[in-house]
Amino acid sequence: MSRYSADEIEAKWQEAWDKAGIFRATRSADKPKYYVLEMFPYPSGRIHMGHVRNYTMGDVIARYKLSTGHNVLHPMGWDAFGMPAENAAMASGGHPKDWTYGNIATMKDQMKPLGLSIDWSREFATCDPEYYGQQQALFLDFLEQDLVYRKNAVVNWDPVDMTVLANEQVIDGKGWRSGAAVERRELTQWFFKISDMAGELLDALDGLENWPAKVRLMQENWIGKSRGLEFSFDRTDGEDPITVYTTRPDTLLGASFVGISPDHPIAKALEADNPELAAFVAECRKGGTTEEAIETGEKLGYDTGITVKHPLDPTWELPVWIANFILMDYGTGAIFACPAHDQRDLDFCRKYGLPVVDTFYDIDDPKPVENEAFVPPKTEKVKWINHFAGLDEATGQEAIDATIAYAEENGWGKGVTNYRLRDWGLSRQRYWGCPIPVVHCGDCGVVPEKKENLPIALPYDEGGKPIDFSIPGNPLDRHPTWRDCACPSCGKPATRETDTMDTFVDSSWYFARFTAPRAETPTVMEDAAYWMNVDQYIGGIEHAILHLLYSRFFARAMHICGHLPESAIEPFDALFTQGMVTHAIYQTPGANGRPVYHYPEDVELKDGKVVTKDGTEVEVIPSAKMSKSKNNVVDPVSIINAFGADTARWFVLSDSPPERDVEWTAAGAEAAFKHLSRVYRIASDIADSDTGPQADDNDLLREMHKTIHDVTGGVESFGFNAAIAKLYAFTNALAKSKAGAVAKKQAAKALAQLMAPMTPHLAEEVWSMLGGDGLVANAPWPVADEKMLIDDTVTLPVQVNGKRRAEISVPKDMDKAEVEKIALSVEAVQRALDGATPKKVIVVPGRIVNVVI
RNA sequence: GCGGGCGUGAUGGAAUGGUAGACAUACCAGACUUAAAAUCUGUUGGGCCUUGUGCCCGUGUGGGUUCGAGUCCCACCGCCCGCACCA
Repeated sequence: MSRYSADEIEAKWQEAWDKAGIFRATRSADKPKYYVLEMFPYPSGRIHMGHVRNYTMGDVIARYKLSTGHNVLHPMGWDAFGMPAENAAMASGGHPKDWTYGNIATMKDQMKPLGLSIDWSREFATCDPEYYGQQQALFLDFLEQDLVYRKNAVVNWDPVDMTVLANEQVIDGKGWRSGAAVERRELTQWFFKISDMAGELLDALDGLENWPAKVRLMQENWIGKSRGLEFSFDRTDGEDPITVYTTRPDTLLGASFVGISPDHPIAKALEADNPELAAFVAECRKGGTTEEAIETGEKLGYDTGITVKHPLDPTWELPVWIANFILMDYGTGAIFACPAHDQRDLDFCRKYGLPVVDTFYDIDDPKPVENEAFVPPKTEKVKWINHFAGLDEATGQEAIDATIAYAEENGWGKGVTNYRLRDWGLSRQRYWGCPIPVVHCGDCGVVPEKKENLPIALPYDEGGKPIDFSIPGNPLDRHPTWRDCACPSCGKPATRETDTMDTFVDSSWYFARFTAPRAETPTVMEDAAYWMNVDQYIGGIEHAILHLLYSRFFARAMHICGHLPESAIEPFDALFTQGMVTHAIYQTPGANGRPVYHYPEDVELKDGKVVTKDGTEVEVIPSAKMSKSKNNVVDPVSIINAFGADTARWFVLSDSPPERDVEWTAAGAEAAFKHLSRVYRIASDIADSDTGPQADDNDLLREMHKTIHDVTGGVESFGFNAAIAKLYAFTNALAKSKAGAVAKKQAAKALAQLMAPMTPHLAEEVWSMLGGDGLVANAPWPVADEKMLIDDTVTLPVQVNGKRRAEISVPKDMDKAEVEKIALSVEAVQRALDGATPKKVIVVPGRIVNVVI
């Protein structure tokens, strides 16, 4: 008897699959299509366990669908543009292009041994000019359809390095390299008009039934539809009125002040001749651009000295303040503050000594607001103190509606639907991205490049020398010749746009490109119509909002430009978000108070304690995200070398539900390997022996059919860990079974088939060992015999007042009255009743009996 | 700060509102072995006693709905994800 040798088996079957070409996707009318896609990787340099988990899940689905008679498309590519390539060039020389393609080659070599059922003939990287040239064509089409425009927007500006910083390069308000305090600065940038589609993107969420509810909810909140009132405050100095937007117009009588954004035109106008105010606004512009930084930062205000009249009472004057928490991008950039019913406004008013006016009270506990704003749900009835629309007791929502109606009737305001969703700024002042294909001409202005000039390719050198990435700023901007071009419109000398596109653009249509990856146009209609939509999309929850929302926008925009059929405007039919792979961190206290991190292989278990080689006790932090800096990364390559790909695949599927994080443990990986070795051993024993005691055939086959049923259900519902638990149980049953050789062979073949999506190499080996026909990858998925799933008798727990007191065994379809009689006759039940008469007996057929006394 | 999620034995986890802890790890005990490894078998949520088809407690904490709650509702605590230039 031979031993399980993953090395030999895996190489052998990968070659067999290649030779048979079974993973190559081709259009055909005779089978239903199935498109399964995992979010493509960023080529960081090495694959990690998260990749293994993500792609194994997709592979399980792909292989399962292949064996249920589908024409499967399962492609792979590389999300290859982005900052790390430039950072690497900055840190250690070299070129982003070389670094990226080198990483892709390495990672592909690392992925291949996993035995994924990928159609590699469709592979591409987003930094291939063939890909980003088509992306430039899309941009030009979007421009023509008025889906892109230019406007000013703020960026993080490092005043020392004189460069734009990404949010992650701003640490505590300071530039990551220079350490200088970051400022917010305006630049003219390109925007996709995603906000025009806000309502549509919101409404269409309802149709995404196979998306996790939490993702739909997150998108809904992100789009942030609100109904509010837009109206103006007249200025007492007679200047133009200040228009505000509010979602709580019902609290207008609780107004304390009018607040404007530091970027509001009024603030900008005042800056010119008020140095103190200018200094305040400059202070407001310090720090990063993230919403988090703005929301958590100290709330600052400045009294402009301007006053306005309350729209309901011309004698009531309100001061106008500049406040740093008011965003110019949302609403009109101006608000009125009602401190009694908004905690942020209240804190602000207490800080600056502004009045607090109550407008409604809790019905049961009417009392004025002190230091805690009264903010009940809008659906809760409250007691109005004095409402201009004549309300006494009403919910917030009723009051809002009444107020809008009142304002519209009286002509001083109008109901407005607003969205929190902002337009998508796509300009990046960086080298390693897709160049934006427009030209700036002194005479013609901004001119789109001609499609025949695409791709506008990135330059590799500058003036014959390698580009120097150690200088801060955009190399395209300072390149000696790359900018120079002829105006596509008038032919005069002009300059290219030097901004490149946000990498989210690259990932917003790659799924469509996979349907025709070598085409001379972004997509080919017949291919897109055949393969789209993605039937199952799999990726991390961290992409719940931006990537997925941008992709939904892009699919719509591509449809408008004729690059996708209307049926593909929601590109992902089903979405699954998987958890991370985590690993314990082993740390000991270091000399400077900072922890010292130890590699898993450098610690050992001794007398129930984890210690380093020299015996120091180690603190174990479980379930931490794998991170190179914490030394808790497990390299899939070493796992594959030690145990084989099937073990790695089996483990990442087995130990946790797929949507949750899974903790990598060495013990778990070893256990997976042991189990696969056991399956191999059991199967080869069965293959070798064709005689043996004959009994219990039916028990084993019954078990087999139950396992087929449960595993099929598990695979279809992403219950991989539960499916694997059933496979463990079935393996145990098979090992102990006294059934005859024929039945055992049948059961072992079923086991091979059921394991095939998860451990495809071992499954092929077992299948062929047992004389299976052809490749197990091609074999039709087994179908459970319904008749074998039903037991004739069922065991019912009997509860007394919800506590389990006994168990009865009854025929599965015995009627309720009979079950009740038997349950009550059980001695343990009688003892629990202790003479009491049952008030009620609940019999749930096939489930439970509950006697209530 | 705002939005979303998660929390069950020593550990990973299972459980259409219906027997909490399936399956696995770890530990312990046994078989095989000169020994070890490998393999096989068995035990294991906590407590109590009268050792039973026994009783009590038990799914982050505190309340609630229900004949019945890990599951549904409310509040709190802790951790994780996202916050528009990380991918």
